[in-house]
This record gives sequence, C-alpha cells and structure tokens, in this order.
Amino acid sequence: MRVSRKQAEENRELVLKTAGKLFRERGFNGIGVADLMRAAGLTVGGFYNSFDSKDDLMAQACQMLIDDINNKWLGHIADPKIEDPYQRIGRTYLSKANRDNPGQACMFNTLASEVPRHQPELKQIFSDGTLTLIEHLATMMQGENDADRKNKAIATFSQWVGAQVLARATAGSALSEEILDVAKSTTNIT
Amino acid sequence: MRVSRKQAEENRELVLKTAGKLFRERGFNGIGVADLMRAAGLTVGGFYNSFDSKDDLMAQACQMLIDDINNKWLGHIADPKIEDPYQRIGRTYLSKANRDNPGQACMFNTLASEVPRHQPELKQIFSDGTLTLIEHLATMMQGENDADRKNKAIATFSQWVGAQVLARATAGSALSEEILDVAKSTTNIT
DNA sequence: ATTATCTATAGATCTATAGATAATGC
DNA sequence: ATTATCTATAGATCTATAGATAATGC
Repeated sequence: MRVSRKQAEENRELVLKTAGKLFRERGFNGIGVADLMRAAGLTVGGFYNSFDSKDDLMAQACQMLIDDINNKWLGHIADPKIEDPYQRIGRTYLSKANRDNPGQACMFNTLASEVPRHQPELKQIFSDGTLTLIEHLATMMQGENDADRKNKAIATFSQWVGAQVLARATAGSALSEEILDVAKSTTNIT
Repeated sequence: MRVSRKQAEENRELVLKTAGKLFRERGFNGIGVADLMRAAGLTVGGFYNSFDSKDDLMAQACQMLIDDINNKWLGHIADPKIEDPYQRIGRTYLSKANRDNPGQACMFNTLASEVPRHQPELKQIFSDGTLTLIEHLATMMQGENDADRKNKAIATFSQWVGAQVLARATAGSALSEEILDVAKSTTNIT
C-alpha cells in the first residue's frame, strides 16, 4: 500500500491538478474530498497526508492555477516564435473553446466570485495573483508611461473576465458570441 | 398554525427576498433550505408548500433579482428628477458600497459564474435577463445606430461585471479601488 | 521501523417528506 | 373541512479521523 516518496509527491501533484480542473468545473463547493480523490484514482484516506484541510487544498490549487497562467503568459512573451503575444493571449482568452471548457480556462472566470466568501489566505492569493497578472499584461500594452499601461491592463483584464462570465451565463444564445466579439474589438484583439 | 392566504403569500415573498440576499452573499450552495427558512423567521417544513424544490427557488429568486434591476433602471430612465440616468446607474454599480455589500448589489457579479453548472431553466432566465438588461443599457448609450449602441452596452456591462468581480476578489488591496476607478473612466462614469 | 494509502466510520451537514397541529375559510 | 406551518426524521451527502495494511527506506 505504501508508495515511494517520489510517487507520493506525484500523487499530491495529481490531486492538485485534478482539484484545479474540478473546482473550475463545479466550484469550490461542487466537489467533495472523496469524489476528488476518486477522480485522481486514489481514496479519501490519503488526502490528509498531503493537505491540512479542504481549505488548504483550495489555496494550493488556486496558487497553482495562477502560477500556470503567469508562466504561460511569460512563456508567450519570451517566445521568439510568437510575434504578438498580446494577440495570442487575448484570442485564446476570449475563444469559444475557453467559454465551453471552464475546466481548462482562466480560474478568474469561474472562481473569483467565490473568493470573498472564503478564508483570508485564499483572498491574499487572489489579490497577489491579480496584481501579478495585470503587471504582466501591462508590459504588453501600448501607452505613454507605466501608469497608463497599467490602467489599460486593468481595463482589458476586467473586460475579458466580465465577457467570459457573461458569455458562459448566456451560452446557447446569439448574445453569447456577440459578447465575446465585442470584448475582442474593445480590447483590440483581431 | 395555519395563516391566511394573504399572509401565506407574503411569507412566500419574504422567503424569496431572503433567498435573493443570501444567495448573493453565500452562493447557491452556501445556504441551505432550513437556514434560509430560519432567516425568514419560518421553519423548513413550510418551504415545499411554496416551492417545488431548491432549484425552483433558485430560478424564482434569480428571476426576481433580474426584474428588480430592470425595474430600477427603467424607473431611473423614466424619472424626470434624474438628469443623467446612465451616470446615476454606473456610479452606483461601480461604487465601493456595492463592492462591499454583495447581498444588495447586482446578482450577475456573484451568481452568473455559477449558472452554467445548474438546470437549464436557470440558464434561460440568465440568458433572457442579460439580453433585457443590455437592451435597456443600449437606450442610454450614444451611438450612430441601434447596433452600435447595443455593442457599446455589451462592452459597458462586461466591463462593469468584470470590474466588480475583480474588485471584490482583491478587496483590501489598493488594486481593488484602482479597478473600480479604471472601469468608471473606461465607461465614461464621472 | 516507518509511513503512504486503504477501508470504515463518526458526526455534521443537506434536501425532502411524514404526520401533527391549529387557524382559516366555506 | 381544508390547509399553512410546525416538529421530527429519513436518507444522502460532506469533512475529517481511526486503525489496518503492506510497501519503502534505513
């Protein structure tokens, strides 16, 4: 029954990844610890070896999801093969594929509105994460100075988040695609 | 124990109003039927006389909350004492008071991201409600034609929703107020 | 010997229903 | 007689823990 330390660490990471997907798909309250462990191919008893509590898992999963976005964006910015990282990021962010697959898309669209109801640690992770994302976005914006670029990044990110939230809430109607299209044109995504 | 039909109808409406507040404060899964009835000064047994199920309550509460926004906006538009209804609406929407009191603010900020996970009836209510809100907002926008005004309304509403979601997720940090301020200036609210 | 994971379960929820109660409305 | 609401509870969750098991790592 016992597995190697390496395997145990891999299991912990698998649980984190599974949680990241299922929290985005079903919300923090929409997936229980036992079902989550089963989805990762494990059983509930092992959970508390890796995590102090479900709250601890939520915090770790959110930190991981924010790091994933940051690393993806930084990778795009650094990649010489990607000519215009801002276009690439915005096109993906506002795609119908992202709208229809919340489990793979930006966590802010699905989980940000639940954050204020949870523990301070989680709020801190979201606060810090939002700031970092906006700073990265700001480096890709055109503007006269840093403050101007930051403001543009804030406007752009708010628009993106709001558009995906509303596009999902109206999915199936013509309005849903209009919302994504308008967000693209407002934020200069072609 | 039995009350008059008038009183029973008033009780039903009180439960709806209480649900509207608590769903916005805690999410659909954050408040149970028994606690909700207690908050309304009643007990759980009476709930199923007024509602078929918790899903039914969610649908009715969301419809009521959307109607409330619509009626408030239409009232502002029709009120001769309000010089610029768009300014009035936007200033309230993006206020810190709204950020800090989700139980009294626009349901889209708190509940829209949960909608895709629930029953089709709820999705339909949100779809229809979003379209109606955008149409009302469009009448207050400046633009060359109907399509132009509708696009501006879509951009504005997405921006408002995204800004409040992010402002709440970052509440307590300086960024939170910056997000609200940027949304105001982007959507021409002074 | 240590420990990662397993099965089983305690105790606290949650939705929904059953049957009793007492006031309304014919 | 009817019925809106009450108390009590069934049955299904959910988080977390206890103790057993069997493989790792000294």
